[in-house]
Amino acid sequence: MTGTETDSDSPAPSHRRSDATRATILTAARERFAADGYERATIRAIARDAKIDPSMVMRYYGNKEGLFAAAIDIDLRLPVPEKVPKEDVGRIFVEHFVDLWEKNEVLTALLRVGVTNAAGAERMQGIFKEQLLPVALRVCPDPEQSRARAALVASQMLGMALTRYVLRFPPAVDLHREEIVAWLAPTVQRYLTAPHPG
Amino acid sequence: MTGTETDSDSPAPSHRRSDATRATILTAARERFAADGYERATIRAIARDAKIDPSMVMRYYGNKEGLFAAAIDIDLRLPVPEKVPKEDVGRIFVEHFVDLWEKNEVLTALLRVGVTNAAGAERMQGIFKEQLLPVALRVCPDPEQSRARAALVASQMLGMALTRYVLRFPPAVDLHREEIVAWLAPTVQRYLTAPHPG
DNA sequence: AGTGTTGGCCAACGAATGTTGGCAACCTGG
DNA sequence: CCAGGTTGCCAACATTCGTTGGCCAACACT
Repeated sequence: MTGTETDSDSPAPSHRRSDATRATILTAARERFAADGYERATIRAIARDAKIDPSMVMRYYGNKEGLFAAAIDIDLRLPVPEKVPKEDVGRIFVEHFVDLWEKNEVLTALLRVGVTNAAGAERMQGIFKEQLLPVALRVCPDPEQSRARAALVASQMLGMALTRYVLRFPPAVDLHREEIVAWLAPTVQRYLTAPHPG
Repeated sequence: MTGTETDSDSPAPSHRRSDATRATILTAARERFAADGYERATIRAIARDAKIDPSMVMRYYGNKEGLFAAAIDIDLRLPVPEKVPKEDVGRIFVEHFVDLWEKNEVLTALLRVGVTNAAGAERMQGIFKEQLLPVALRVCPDPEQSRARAALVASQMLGMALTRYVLRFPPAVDLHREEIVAWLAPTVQRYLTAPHPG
């Protein structure tokens, strides 16, 4: 139904003249999704940012959902737990996540969209299940608890991202990187490795 | 500009025939905002739920923002910190918040709207500043740090609400009330009362 | 009874959105 | 040089949205 099926992932790079346009669209889309969420990030606004016609977005990405899927492609690149000292895993994780959030707006875009769009929420569930959960399974003392422990870690990391980058609570925005790490690292460390409380 | 100015907050209750309709609209609005967020919660859908005409919503609440303001009126009723033992403040807070989230959907609505709507985000900042911050100021050992400590508490509580009630990560949904309290209470306790780390 | 007020619905407007098809300009390979 | 595909824009579509104004019935008060 989408019509022209482009060989977007052919082994040879196959430079097209439109590759630059495609990339520009994706960048603009990421910024808009991060700033406005799914509904308010209109194709027309994204096209305006990319200085092209809205119909180009449709031709290259099929529809709005396809554009979102192409724009939000996330690899958390979580550290390998076996290679870090067990008592530092909390700090390393928090540092890694803070760097991820600060570096680019893809995660902010995903968070904003995940809250209002079902597809976005499913994407977040997928990232959680396929990237955070396996790592937690290798860190936690009891595999049975790793699902809950990973959820706790996600709640704290996403909560900080929410208050700091989306809701922009002033005290959360004012926190320095080192403060966030100093406060959150023990929390994550406990969620991952401490014995079950109560 | 809104025209008919109703005496909505007159000292006498002044029962109007339309009070039931007004309440029905607010209930439907809360449900829709909680389920769909600001943009996708259309006035038409809310009116359909309330079994009245969309124009009634406009007449009673002026416009969509007015409806939102009327629907999301939140008093966290946080416990008075002087009345609870200092070592239990974390547990009491977590229990209180979990009960709040479970009891009604107003907080879910506010969270969903706060992420995509500027007015919603400002409302959340206001609730944080006027309800959580003053309490933190009375609990924290050092008043200078109370802003940061309150932000940390908010990040953990909102993060759990986000993963559990909005994104619905399965492991977060499966957590029992007692588990949440057991895991989060020490975190909140530390954020509020422990000495500054690092 | 009669008069003004309130509660409610219907129909419509203007704007914005995702999406589509057609058409001109450009490049590319023979 | 020229045919075929690619890139891009323009104009339009159907739909949906928030919002408005008019109309009618039910009520309240004197």
